[in-house]
Amino acid sequence: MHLTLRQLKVFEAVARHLSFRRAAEELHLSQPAVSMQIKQLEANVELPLFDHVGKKVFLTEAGHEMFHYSRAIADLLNEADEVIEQLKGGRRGKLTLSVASTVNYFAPALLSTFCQRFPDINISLDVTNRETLLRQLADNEADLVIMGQPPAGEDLEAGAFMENPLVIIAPPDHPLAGERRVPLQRLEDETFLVRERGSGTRGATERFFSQHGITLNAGMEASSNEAIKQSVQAGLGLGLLSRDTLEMELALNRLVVLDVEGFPIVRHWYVMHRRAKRLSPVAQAFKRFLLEEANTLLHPELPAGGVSTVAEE
Amino acid sequence: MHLTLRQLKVFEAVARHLSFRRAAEELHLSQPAVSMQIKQLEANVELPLFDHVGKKVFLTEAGHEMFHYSRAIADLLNEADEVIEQLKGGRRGKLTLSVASTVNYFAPALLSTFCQRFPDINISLDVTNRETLLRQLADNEADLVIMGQPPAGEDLEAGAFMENPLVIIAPPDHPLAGERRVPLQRLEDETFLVRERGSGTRGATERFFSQHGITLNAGMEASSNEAIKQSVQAGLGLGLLSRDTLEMELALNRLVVLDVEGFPIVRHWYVMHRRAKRLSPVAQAFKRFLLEEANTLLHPELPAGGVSTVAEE
DNA sequence: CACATCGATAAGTAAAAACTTATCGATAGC
DNA sequence: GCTATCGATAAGTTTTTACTTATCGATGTG
Repeated sequence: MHLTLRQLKVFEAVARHLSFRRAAEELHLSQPAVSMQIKQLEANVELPLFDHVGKKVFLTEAGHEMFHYSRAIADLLNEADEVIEQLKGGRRGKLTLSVASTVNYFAPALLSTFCQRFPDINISLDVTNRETLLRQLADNEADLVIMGQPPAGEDLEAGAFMENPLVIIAPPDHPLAGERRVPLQRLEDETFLVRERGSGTRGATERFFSQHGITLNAGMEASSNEAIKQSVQAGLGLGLLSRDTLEMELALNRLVVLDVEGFPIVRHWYVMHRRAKRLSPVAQAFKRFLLEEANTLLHPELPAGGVSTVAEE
Repeated sequence: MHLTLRQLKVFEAVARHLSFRRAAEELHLSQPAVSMQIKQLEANVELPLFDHVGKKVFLTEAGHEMFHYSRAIADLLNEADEVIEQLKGGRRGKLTLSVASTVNYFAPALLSTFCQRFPDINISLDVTNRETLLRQLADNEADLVIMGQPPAGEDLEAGAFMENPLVIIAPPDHPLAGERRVPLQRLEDETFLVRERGSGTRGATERFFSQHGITLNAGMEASSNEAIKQSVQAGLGLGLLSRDTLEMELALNRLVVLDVEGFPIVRHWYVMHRRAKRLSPVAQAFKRFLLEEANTLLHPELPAGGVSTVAEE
């Protein structure tokens, strides 16, 4: 049969009023228009839905059944509409987020604020390495990812939303710990504990030193920020890390940041997605949130506003 | 928004296959037709429902929600269809039946058979007097009524479905009890216990006697068949009742039927409804059942088939 | 790189849907 | 009995729907 929602809607009005004319009024239609819809519906159902006694209108049993179902369907449609409306407004929905491991040091604070603002949003956070992040973007497994330097040659859109200062750390009793404006050359005498090759931090470090003609004396490679911090604390050498990973250690004075010329190296954190992807309202809201507010939220000492550069690939 | 069931149906197919082309195949449509329906649906929802990664298709979150609702609506429609189909087949439904009080002597046997045949049918049986029966028909409170002689001058359709023989009853020890072919005149010597004025039985009785020039000697009026039977048993006079009310008394030999010339007076039981009323399939089935089978069911000794006359007003 | 396949898009068409106004027949109330 | 009102019906119109075929651009595969 060829039911239409229009037929059901008109029928519902007639059944509610038990009057064709009043249904027509309610729907801003002429009375024959109502008669027609009902006629078509009855033709589809192949049963009369109304019984006419004098000028009174009754629902037949089939009419009662149809009334029940047209109500139920109308309810479902309303419910769907509400849900869609919420999704549209970004007040509800699911956000699938993947972040580089370093990001996990500050991501929870951001997510916490965002979740408070949109309580009905469900966030799935995946912390993984750069390679996996890119695959997840390609396979549509993540709506957004957050990482450092965006890769070139991909169809990605990347927005820098927060500074990512690389600093040199040392144990508090290190000879350079108290010095101001340490010349860059002094670092050639030190041993450095660095992240593994392929890490964003490692790449930036090497680029910086070679630009300034300094030879890096790499003592040990570690694949996690935690390992580096532990080793620096243990006196195995200096470290070069994103300051965002160091909050607690600095507060507890277990590590100190050296005041070296040219430091901190200011890089940025980027929120990224496939350019072709149609971001959900939630994802859009979160992206906007990062670009507009993340910096001031996490670095309240800085002047308000976003960072100065937005890179797009 | 202006959703259509067609959009939902096409969407459901695409969402199920995660492929426009295969959905088009399933629906026997061209692929652009599918693209269009989806496009319209997305325009209504104002959110993308599918995400395209390479040549793979994913549901967005809004798409997942819509999928859920389109499924739910399809389920409801199927359910409605089933119910309607059952109503149509008369396998299910409600039958509102009102019968004259005399009918109640045999109605239960008929209903029992009918209910066995259509187990999902819900029957509401009202036993009441003639006047109320006619009002119920007029007010659409009853689908069908069963009574004796149908009234004239009303827009009613009446079908005779079973003989309704009026017989004269007496206590077993009455002088006429054993006699064969008692002449009608003999009845003038007897006292009769009759139903109240306005009763169908009473009317038929009076018409019969006046036609044959016999004066009825009415001894007592009673408003129920039971009262008449009791009084006849008690020896207060003869009775004139529908034989259908006497089954048990005859079987127990508490009453006997006199073999009087011209008796039994053969009247009929009628099933009736407003001519304008569109009978539900159940009501149609029951009406057919009465017309075709009631007589043979209740009077198995008679030759099969309906009664000879069908009166219509 | 060539090729097959996917979905989007354009253009055109036949069908139907959705209304309208005008009118009719029936009914209930005065 | 007259009249107002109900719903059905007829006729006609405008809009929209629901397709089609043809073509394009993008994508993964041999």
